[in-house]
Formats: sequence, C-alpha cells, structure tokens
Amino acid sequence: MKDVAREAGVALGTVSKVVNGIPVGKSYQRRVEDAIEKLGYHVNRQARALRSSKSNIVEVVLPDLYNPFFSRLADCLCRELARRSRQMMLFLTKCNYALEQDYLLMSEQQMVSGIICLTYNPTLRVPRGIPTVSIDRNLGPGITCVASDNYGGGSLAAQKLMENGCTRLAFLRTGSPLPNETDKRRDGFVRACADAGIPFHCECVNDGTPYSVFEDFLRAHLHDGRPDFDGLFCATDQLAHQIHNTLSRMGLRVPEDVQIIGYDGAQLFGDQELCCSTIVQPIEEMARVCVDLVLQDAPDKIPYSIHLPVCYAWGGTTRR
Amino acid sequence: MKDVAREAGVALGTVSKVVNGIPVGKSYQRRVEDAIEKLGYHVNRQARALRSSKSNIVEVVLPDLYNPFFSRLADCLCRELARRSRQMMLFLTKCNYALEQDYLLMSEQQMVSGIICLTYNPTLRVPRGIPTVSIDRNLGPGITCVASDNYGGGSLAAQKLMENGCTRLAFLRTGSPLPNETDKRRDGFVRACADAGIPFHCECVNDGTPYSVFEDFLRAHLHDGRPDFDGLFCATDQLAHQIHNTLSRMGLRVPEDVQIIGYDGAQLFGDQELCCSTIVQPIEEMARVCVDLVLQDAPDKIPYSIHLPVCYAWGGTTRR
DNA sequence: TTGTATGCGTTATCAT
DNA sequence: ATGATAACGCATACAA
Repeated sequence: MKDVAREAGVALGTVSKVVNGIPVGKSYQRRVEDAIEKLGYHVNRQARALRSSKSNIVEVVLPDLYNPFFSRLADCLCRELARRSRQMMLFLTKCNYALEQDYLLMSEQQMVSGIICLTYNPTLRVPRGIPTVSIDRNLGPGITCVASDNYGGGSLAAQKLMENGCTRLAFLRTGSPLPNETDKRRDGFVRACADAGIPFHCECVNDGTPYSVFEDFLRAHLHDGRPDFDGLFCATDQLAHQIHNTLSRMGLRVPEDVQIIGYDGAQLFGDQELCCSTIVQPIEEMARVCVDLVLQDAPDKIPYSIHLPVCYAWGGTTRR
Repeated sequence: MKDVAREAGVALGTVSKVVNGIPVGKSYQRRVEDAIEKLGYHVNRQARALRSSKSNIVEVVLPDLYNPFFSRLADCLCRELARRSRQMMLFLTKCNYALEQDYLLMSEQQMVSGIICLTYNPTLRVPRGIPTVSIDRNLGPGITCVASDNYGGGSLAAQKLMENGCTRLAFLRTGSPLPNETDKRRDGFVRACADAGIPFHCECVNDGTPYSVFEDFLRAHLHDGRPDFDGLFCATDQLAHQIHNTLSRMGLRVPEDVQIIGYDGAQLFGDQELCCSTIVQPIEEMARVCVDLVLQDAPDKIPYSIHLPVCYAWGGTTRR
C-alpha cells in the first residue's frame, strides 16, 4: 500500500479510500488505480481484520460431510456466504463434545464475524459477543435456533401414511439422547396418530446403538411373514434407507407390504432422485436464514427460534 | 497481551515466548500462565498472521459438496488439516471458471499457507509463492497433481468385467472436455480391452450434455430386448447409478443381463454401502497426501504428480 | 535470561 | 479533499 502511495504520489490515506470505495478526487482516483494495477496490489485481509477487529470469516461447525443432509447444508451455507462476500471456515466434529467446544472457542482467536453450528454438546459454552446461530438445537437465550418444522413434518408423515391406507404405524429413530429440535418429529407423529385414533409404536434408541436393534425389532414384529406394522416413519432418510434394505432382506415388499417415510430429503447425487419417500427440509432456505441472522447486526430483534416449513415428497417407498 | 504482561509483571516479549512455547524462567512461566488464565487471554491469529505474513489457513477449492466424492474429499481434507492444526477455508465453484480464478486469487489477500484445488479452468492462473496442490488435473510445473491411479483403475475395471464373463464392453463417460487425469480411466480401459482382444466401444460426452444421450445410446444398442453390451464401465459412480436405473427401466436386469462398474467408491450415507460395483479411490489417503504436500516447505523436491492405488469393490452391479 | 523497540498493512483521527 | 500519524496485537532482533 505504501508502494502504491509512492507510485501514485499520494498519501496512504488516499489509497485506503480508493480501495474502500470512498470518494476521492477524480485525478487521484485514476493515479491510484493505475498504480494498483501496475504493482498488482491487493489488500491484506489480516491487516484489515486486525485493524477493524473483524474478519469476513464465518465459522461453520458440523458433525461431518458424509451425511447428505450435512453436506448439502455445508454446500448451501458456503454459497450463501460467498454471495455475501464472506468466507466459510469449516470445522467437523464427528459429534465429539470436546472438539465442538474447541472449535467454538477458536472463533475468539480468529475474529470471526459469526458462527453457525450444529452441535450436541449439552454443556457447550458459546463465546459471547459473536453472533451465533444454532441449527436444530436450542443453545439458550440470545442464540437463535434454526430448524425445519419438525413437529409439522412428523405430523405430515403420519398423515401421508394414513392417507395411503396404513393402519398400524411405527416411528423409528436413532439420535442424540439430548433434547433437541428433532425430537419434535416424534411429537408431531404421535399427535397426528392420536388425533386419528390410530395405534402406533415408537422405537427410539440413542446414537451409537448398533443398527441391529432395528433388525431385531422388525423381526420381533413379524408373524407368519406378516408384519405388525404397515407404515413406518423414520427420523432420517438414512435410517429409512437402512430399514428399507432390511425389510427387503426379510422378504417384505416396499411399498406393497410396508410403506416408509423418511426425513431430510437427501438427494443421492445432488440430482432429483430421493432414496425414499420423505419429509423434505428446505435446506437452501435454512442456509439463507442462518446466514441472514448471523450477518445482521441488530441484536435488538434476533428471534429465539425459526422453524421453516417442510413438504412431503414421494420417493418410491410409499404408494402413489 | 499487554494486559497479561502487566498482570504478570513481565515484558511483552516474555508473554510472547510463553505463548509460543519458548523457554523462559520457571517463575516467569508460572506468573504469565496464571495471568493468561486469569484474564482469559487468547492469541489474536490475525495479528500473528500479519506479523509473520503467514496464517494457518489452507484454502480448499472444490466444485460442490453434492457429489459424494467431493464431500467425502472435503471431509477428509478438513480432518487432516485439523490434525495438523490448520483451518480449512472452503470455496465452491460449481466449475465456474471465473469463480475458480477469483477464489485462487483471493488466497493472495488472505495470506493462506496453501491451496488445495480441484478445478477445470483451462487458463487458470495460480498465485506464485503459495504451495499449491491440484487434484485430478495438471496445472503445470511446480504444482503437484494428486490423483488416484486412473489408468490402472480403468484397466482393472475392464479386467473385472472380463473375469465376470463379459465379452462386449463399453465405456461411458460424461466429463470435462479439457484434458485431465480422469481421461486415463478410458485409456486404461481401452488398453486392457485391446490387450485381451475384446471388442469395446467408448461413448464420451462433455459435461452439460443432457443425460438423455446415454438413454438414446442404450436404446440404440438394444435389439429384440437384447443389449449389444454385457459389460459397462462408467467413469463415475453417479453415472453408473443413472445407467443402472435406465437399464432397469428398459427391462434389463443388472447384473444378469448387463454388468456395471463405476469409479469413485462413493458410499451412500457414509457407511459401507456402495451404490454400484466400483473402482474405489483411496480418498482418505489422497487427502493426507494433499495436506502433506501443501504443508511441506521443501520446494526443492515436490513431485510432479502422485498417483495412488485403487481397488475394486463389489457393489451389486456385477456378478460375484 | 529478560526487557525494549520496531514493523507487519490497515484504517481512522486528526490537521492542513 | 488530502496528507501525516497513531494504533490494532504480535514476533523478533537487539540491547541490557
């Protein structure tokens, strides 16, 4: 910058103004721009961040990128941030509590301008003073929680199964034992079943439990080749997919004998194909909202939580 | 830091040394550490980067996170970088040449300590002086290209199909028209077929071509319900998966009538399940090598390119 | 072994 | 409107 100033025969402050789009004299403008071009100058973001004690970096903390929901979310977040001239610094935790905490605290060293996280640590300490948005989990006051309408989605799943003729429903889930937004998928499901007076069953286990418990469950509810349930709502597409495979191996036909609805709307290769009939989360919009919230600096009116609408999509595991 | 120095009754330099693990007097060490603890001090990475003109940030440029290969790669890169106490700044290009260029140039503003990129821009200008590793494409001298053994993989695919009794093979591909490492999948396939004296056909189209050309192709090679080809090697798992669906819709059975082998080893939900029989890329190791190369600062002996071994995995679309 | 002082590239606050 | 200058937080060369 000093070189540019010398080359253009102006002062540092003038160069800074030109770089930042602050109006300067016509001739100065030209001279500075020429010098910048000639010297191939480009701003040093570290220096700028140091000076203004704020970078354009947004920290994103996710469990992994294996799960299509997470990778899709990361993809949308990255694009949305880029659209706003922000950079995404990504951290993956594999749900390790200590890592989640480490990465959140790292933001204090990095002068990040915001944090978007999806965590499970029950005692997570969130840095104060950094705009933070949490996905699918309430992290306490001042930190907005963004989620899809899990309750409505669970309810919708039950309705769709019933519309398709199911009369004996079950909800299957493997997930975090800690209270979080996704619990509402069950609540909505249960409510819809109860309202309709339809019998239902819930089989919920903690993350880490071997998948075989679901195989055992399904086998235990199979009598003379006929299943006790004709409609299954799985808390995630991944589980729905596994259940589908298991049922096939057991000789049951999907959707003829058993219908399955998942949750997420994960697309196999980013194209339109779903791996199961499912409740689709509006991932793109969730990302947009997260970025909006984390970048807005009006701390007076940040909402406590935001629930975005979901929709049902057919994906082969229900009757049309 | 100034506060810490005052609190501990020492000079700034001493605090700096403690923070950076440079030996200082026993009592000083204690006093500084206590002060750090008491004040909740943490280094300012921007300032450190400014001063040392080097951050711990590594820039990663990928097309997207939809494709399981990319998301898996990003996942592995992120973890590997974290293991080395580096942060990953992720940029997604959707193969947009201008974006690819923008993001590469941004590294000059960011003082990143390295770049790992997977790009297609044929005239890409790479910042000089920043250690750079390219995946699946040669970017010129001084920039190492990391790839799986595409030639060997193509060859292996042909061999496996032949071992499984295929006698009429075809290679299908949609990809960048620019020369890149993945072209060798075809070369290896062609060579293996030629060596075995087996007839084969190659159907290659450029990215962006509608998928329907493959449907047309398959239909054109179907006579009286019998296909001209009994073994297909697809350049990616994604394509293999699509082809599989198309064949099913055409009433052909996989693998009974036609066997398919893909390339990548994409796992559906991060678990072990493959969506097709495939040539598996060692993604984890590729990520490790990329990070190794980009962090090593021995510019004297950076290899021109590195090809990592692949293996065949059964995934349901070939006979056992 | 510890303290002091300087500069990294910016931006903002002054005078001019 | 422009120029000079200080300060952001840290690391290091050098002096003590």
